[in-house]
Amino acid sequence: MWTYHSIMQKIEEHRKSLPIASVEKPLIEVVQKNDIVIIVGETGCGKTTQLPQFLFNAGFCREGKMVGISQPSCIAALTAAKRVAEECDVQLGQRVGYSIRFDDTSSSSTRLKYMTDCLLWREALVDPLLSRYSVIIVDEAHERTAHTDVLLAFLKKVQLDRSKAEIGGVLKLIIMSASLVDARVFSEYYGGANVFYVPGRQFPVNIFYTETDYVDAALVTIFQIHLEEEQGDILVFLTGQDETESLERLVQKELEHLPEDKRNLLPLALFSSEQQMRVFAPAPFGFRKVVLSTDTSITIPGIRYVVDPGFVKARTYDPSKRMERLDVVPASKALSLQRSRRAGREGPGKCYRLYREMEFKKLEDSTKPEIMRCNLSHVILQLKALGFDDILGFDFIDKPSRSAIEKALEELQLLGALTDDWKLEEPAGHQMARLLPLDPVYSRALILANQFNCLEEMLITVAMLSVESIFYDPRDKREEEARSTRNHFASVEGDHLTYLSVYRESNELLEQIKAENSEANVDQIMRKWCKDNFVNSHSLKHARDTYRQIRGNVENMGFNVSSCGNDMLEYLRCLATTFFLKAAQRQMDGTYRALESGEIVHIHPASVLFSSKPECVIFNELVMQTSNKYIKNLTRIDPLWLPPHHYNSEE
DNA sequence: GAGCACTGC
Repeated sequence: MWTYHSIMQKIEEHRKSLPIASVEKPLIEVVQKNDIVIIVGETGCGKTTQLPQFLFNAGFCREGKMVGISQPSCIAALTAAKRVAEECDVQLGQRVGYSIRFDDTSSSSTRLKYMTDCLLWREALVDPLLSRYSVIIVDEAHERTAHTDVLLAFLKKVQLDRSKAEIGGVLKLIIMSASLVDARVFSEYYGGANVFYVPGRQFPVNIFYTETDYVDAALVTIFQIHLEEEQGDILVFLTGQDETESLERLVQKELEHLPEDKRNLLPLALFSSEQQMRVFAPAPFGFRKVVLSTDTSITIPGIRYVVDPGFVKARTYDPSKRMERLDVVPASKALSLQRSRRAGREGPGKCYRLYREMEFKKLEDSTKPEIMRCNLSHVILQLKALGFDDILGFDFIDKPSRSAIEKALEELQLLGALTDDWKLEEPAGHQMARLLPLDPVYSRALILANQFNCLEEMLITVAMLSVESIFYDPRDKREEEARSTRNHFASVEGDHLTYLSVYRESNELLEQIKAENSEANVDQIMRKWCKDNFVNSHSLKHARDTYRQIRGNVENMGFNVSSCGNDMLEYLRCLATTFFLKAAQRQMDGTYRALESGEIVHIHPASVLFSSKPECVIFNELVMQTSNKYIKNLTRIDPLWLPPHHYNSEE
């Protein structure tokens, strides 16, 4: 029988068995003696859940001080906090809590606080000395998200400021990384900081190299494993939804050629967060699962074989054209290693790399830090708001190119966040920085909407644009039906007004049924409405949450949320004034020319304006993935609404 | 007449 006592005993045994348990004492000593410590430890060594408890026990939370642990994702913060609360035998939100967007369980008695790196960054805007913390742990720093990178630079300054200001005592800084290479980079960045190694716990994984075209090779390898190797599930890493789905079909087709008793192989295409449940469930008795997946943070149980074609889809940003693109590129050594290790979580495993060993040696050591390949305007606005004025001289770990920085500064200036000499514009610059979850251009939209008296409409628009795929992908069989339903919402003016009416119609229904139904019923009715209207209910809910959050933000800033009622002209002019950098004009041949970059673009077929081809539009997204470049989320405008001075060089 | 990986405020 499971008694309370036996459960706690089990937990204690588990804690003691973790590799990090054997180094508690020297680890705490290093932290006591040094203000900055870099910890290298592989996944599974226990650093995320144990170190904060060690620090608590060593007295780092005395006098109401906290230990803050930043994670790169919500799910990581949430699961770690839950686990630690369990181990400490406290209620979540008491001594141990987490804080993520839309969900904050921390309280005044929280001492160990898990959070996303974005939220820690956000906290810094309110309390630049992070005075409530005695220790900040930056976990998974090797992922090098843009937020981690600027956070690491910011924390360096906080440490200095705190010692100068003599406020809050010393801030201890612990950077945790699963990669040795990055640990060295961090150590150097912090002036030769101590590096502490925690032993890992990983079963051996044998690596095999083969050589052929990768989708074919993956298929061959899957069946080779299935027919010749011992039991254990297979994980195949692919680059996108199309690949996972087509390989799923190929596996299924191939299975038909096998004798009846060999057909016990179950292909599962895993794309993004969808269909996760199917993957977590063990395969039916006697079956082997083959999970066809893009890179994901979720841990799939039962995997003993990894098939790695060695490619990944990576985003790059071209500052000169202000354009994002997604390319299939070879994976880095670090990513390949991470993939192969998935085979050794539960026992010895095997990894099949579908290329030659020689090719492996030529791979990049690790993925380029995100900050080197993204639009910097968001990051720079935040840095400006935190008082870092000299962006070109900023102490980046890896410095983005001068032109990328200048392009972002220029964009912020055009959006009215910065003055001509790149100082923060008052009050607009600060206001835009405070609307933190938003891209600066969306913050700008809200500030202008306040002047155009259509803030209510723009809040909805921005919330809807901030979530992905409001409408279900019409790729499925109901395509025709989906299109005609979309027409029910479609506005002749464009996609923005279409989103507005989806939001409003769903909201009206929501208000109406809330009064008469229980919460569970409301959920059910809303899901049915979404299904009937081909709307993604998760996206819509996310849009509603976002709306609530940014509405709170603008109200806190003293804005009065007013609606333009039926006068949509004000709203349309506001769109044109905000998104003038993304305007496109129809040409003689029916294609469009993006006015800022000069790119030749086409209207994406999913837009409601696809067949009407208006003379001039503004757009929010430029997609570059095939031979054509497509603009998405567009609205028809009068070119005269665009700021005349910006485009006066046009004929 | 197309089709984009992951993560986050």
